Amino acid sequence: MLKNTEFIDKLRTSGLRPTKQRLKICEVLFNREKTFHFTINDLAKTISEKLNEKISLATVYNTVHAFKNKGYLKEISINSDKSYFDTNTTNHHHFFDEDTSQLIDCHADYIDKINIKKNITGKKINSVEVLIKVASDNQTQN
Amino acid sequence: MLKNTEFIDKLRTSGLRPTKQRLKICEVLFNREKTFHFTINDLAKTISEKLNEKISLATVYNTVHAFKNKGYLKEISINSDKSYFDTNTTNHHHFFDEDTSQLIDCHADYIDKINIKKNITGKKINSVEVLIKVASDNQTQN
DNA sequence: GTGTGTGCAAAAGGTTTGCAAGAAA
DNA sequence: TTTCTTGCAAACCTTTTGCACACAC
Repeated sequence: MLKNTEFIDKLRTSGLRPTKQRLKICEVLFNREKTFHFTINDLAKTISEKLNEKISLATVYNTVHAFKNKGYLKEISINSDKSYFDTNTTNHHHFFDEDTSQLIDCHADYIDKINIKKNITGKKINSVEVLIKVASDNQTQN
Repeated sequence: MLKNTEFIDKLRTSGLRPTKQRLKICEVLFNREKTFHFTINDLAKTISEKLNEKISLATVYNTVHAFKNKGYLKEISINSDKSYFDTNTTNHHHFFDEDTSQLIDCHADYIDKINIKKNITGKKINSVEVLIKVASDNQTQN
């Protein structure tokens, strides 16, 4: 359970003013044990439901992007009409459950290390993301 | 160089009527040597520029989705405001050049086979997609 | 002719932007 | 008081939808 003062420090250190809204968002995002995969809409809904408080959508977008730029959130590459974010910023991969549209972390022991043997000349690899799409066993693939 | 009659057969076989528009789109998509990575907008632009012809956006969307459902196109998982499609429907992966927003096929010999050691219980794996984000060597990562 | 496909315009859904008012430094 | 942040509404962009007309069979 992180304290408010820790969030304040964290924000200040990154050059972000610790406003009431940002602290609320920190609370929702980082005060949990398990990784949180979310869309902006999920987040806004959680804020209004769990904290019984409303933060303007524009502010939620601003904050999520600020957090992403500071490296506190990761955006997940998935083809979808919405953007998905992840509070787990370490190098890891994902399952995507096509039945429920849910993302699930892929633990290191679920997948062999990805080895890129050759890269594009003159470029450096910034990230390697693996997305494993799964669906119910007894269901035809679309 | 595929002939028009081949496209007509292909479409008929899949239960799609070979209309003028669909044949034009086939021509743009499949009459090329190299894989084509595109967004709907790219495709519509190519049609109007290369063929000097206009096909309604709705029709382009319809056709691309029909082709995808028939397995002639693959949708690529990439976080973007737009959807990317690929004329290469074989199992392969991608580099994404963050400098130019371009997708590049990752040939089999560039990457070791991905081995998923454990899967989610009760689900079957539909696909495994790897996206390698690269950027200029002499540039700070965002 | 019947059913399918096309094209237009409107609608929908997620995201961004401009700007005035408010809060932090 | 200066600068950053918020919130609202409007704008924007991609994608979908409804419907009348046209085309394939």
